[in-house]
Amino acid sequence: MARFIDELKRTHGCGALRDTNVGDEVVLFGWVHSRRDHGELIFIDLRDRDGITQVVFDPSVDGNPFAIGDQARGEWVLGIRGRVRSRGGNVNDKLATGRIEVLALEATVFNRAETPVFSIEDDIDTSEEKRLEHRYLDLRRPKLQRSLMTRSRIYHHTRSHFHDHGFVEVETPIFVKYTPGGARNFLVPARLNPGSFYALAESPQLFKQLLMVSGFDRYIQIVKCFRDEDLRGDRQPEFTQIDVEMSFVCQDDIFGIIEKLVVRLWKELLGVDLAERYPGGVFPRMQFDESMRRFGNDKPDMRFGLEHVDLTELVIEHSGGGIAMLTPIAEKFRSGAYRRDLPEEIVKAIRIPAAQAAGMSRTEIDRLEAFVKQMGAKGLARAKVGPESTGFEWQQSPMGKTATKEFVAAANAACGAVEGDLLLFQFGPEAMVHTVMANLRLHLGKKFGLIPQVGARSATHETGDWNFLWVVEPPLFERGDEGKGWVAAHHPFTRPHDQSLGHLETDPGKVLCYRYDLVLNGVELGGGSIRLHDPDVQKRVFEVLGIGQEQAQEKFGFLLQALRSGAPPHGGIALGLDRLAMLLTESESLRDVIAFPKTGKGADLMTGAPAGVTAEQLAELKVRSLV
RNA sequence: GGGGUGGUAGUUAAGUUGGUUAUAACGCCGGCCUGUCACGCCGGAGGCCGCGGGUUCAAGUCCCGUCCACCCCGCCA
Repeated sequence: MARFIDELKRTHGCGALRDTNVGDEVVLFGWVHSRRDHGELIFIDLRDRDGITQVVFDPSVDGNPFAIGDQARGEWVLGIRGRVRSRGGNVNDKLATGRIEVLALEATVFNRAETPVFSIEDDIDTSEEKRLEHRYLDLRRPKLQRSLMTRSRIYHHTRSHFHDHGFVEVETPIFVKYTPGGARNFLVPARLNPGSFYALAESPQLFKQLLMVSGFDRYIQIVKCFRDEDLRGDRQPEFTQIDVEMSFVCQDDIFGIIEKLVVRLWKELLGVDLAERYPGGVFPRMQFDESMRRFGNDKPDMRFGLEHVDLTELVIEHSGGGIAMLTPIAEKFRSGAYRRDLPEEIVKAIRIPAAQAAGMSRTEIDRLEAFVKQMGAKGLARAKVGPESTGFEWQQSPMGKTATKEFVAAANAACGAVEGDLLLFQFGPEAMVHTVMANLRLHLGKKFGLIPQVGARSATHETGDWNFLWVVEPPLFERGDEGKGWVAAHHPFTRPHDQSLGHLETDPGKVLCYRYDLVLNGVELGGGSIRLHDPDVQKRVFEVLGIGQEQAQEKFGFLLQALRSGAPPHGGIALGLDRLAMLLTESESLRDVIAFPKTGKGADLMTGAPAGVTAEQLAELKVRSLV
């Protein structure tokens, strides 16, 4: 073995050799991907992160390497010295190296391998559980290797981009003081201070603002963040953000630097010129309000239609349109119990065009109803639009029996409905209707094949299916639990719009702010805000939130003091690097772009974390377990 | 916290109204094979049917509980 490695150095990766190398003597190191034994001739596909090369073992050339080829099994680690030769007519078009092969002249076994629990190939159909238990094997798969290498290039281009633009990279603490509000923190007992705890930072938010106060002007950090919340396919308890903050900037300045980063990443990693679709590399913007109205959420996937139609005004106008379930809602608006500019309950519809509606059975629509009930819907009202001769009446619909002709006509017009179309309705509390209808729209989009599937990359690039959008100007405040009081929709240091300042005391729900989210194909890539650096306005915001001077001091004292010590106007943004990597590699899950991810319960199936600790360890920390 | 789907050889799956020896493919082991590349041919081994309880003459199958994974709501930027 010493001869390999010490004397025989690797000359090529397993994906490197071509026609032009024929005749060269090479040294390859790699894993046995597959082995084909013809008795007096053995082929081994040798694999490393670079690719696959066919190695031939021929006893008539040399019996020693042949003996190794004969013993070798899947995933053994081999070293090969050999000569590149042409395959002649036996070309394999599936391999980049398929025109050549390496005739083994000398070979060594670095390591034998137990039979792997699953085969190391792309598109293997192995449960995620097994893959996570044997992650080191899973990570040998070419797709995951490519994804992690792409991720590495994201780090590189991101750092390079920001350094080119004069940003300073600063590390901020991971162990921080717990601050209430926002995401739940992980806690770490402080042994040197019994009874006290650190929190793991959910983001470097406060520190990056302090860095602006210190005069660093332009800050960048690629940073791990920690949130102890329930997980999803696109959420991990520890995740990575590209964290940015800038001084003396407005919203457009932030957008500009991020757009340039994104354009660069797409160019460098995918060879896609986003400027072709977005002239000047400027992404479109949409008001938060419009996004909610048309799509029901703040991260619209605009690659397909099926937009929402808000029928609330029509329902009010027609006093419920003769439909029993809608009449009480209309009445509440009429009586003034509900506000029309900030409605408590709304009525929305989605129109399914006749072409798709024709293929939907009663059972299928019932399944849709079950789907929306999972999300808090009481049911799923529906109506099939009849022929023109009937005045496009609503058929196969309980509502159709009592609805007034005028209301049906007006609703059809609003939806653009014609004969054969299917209308699906949802009404009730605004948040529920939005959630239900947003998810229903996505569900239908997938069902009807309107959303390009992952993996159809080459096709979608040409048709421009990288759909970027800035969602801007959301409200600063949301109603608190059970509609009582107001809470900050983002965080309380977001700057309100100047035009909104007048509403601050009188009508907080109407205050908009300089907050923004970058959305790509229905995925929230990141978000940020222009911060509030004016102590007077800050005080008024706290008052709306019911936070008194003392309380503010207690919670955010050091930041408030810093903001009074010469704070420049500033703002920033954080992009989810994992999600970015997921989209750039067209992976289906965040877990596929994180080397060692955790399950939905936050477990690492390979190491067994989290795990219990001894009573002694707890005692040293002065912590007692209740379990 | 709530809802859904799933758990059967190493892996992926099938398994009928509950019935005798639990199937298949791939992988693995042995043998044969000089142009394969999803190599081929012959033979073989391999199972706490997630775990615990119950019903029954009899449970992979029915019932209850529980654990794990994935998806969705709540939660979370």
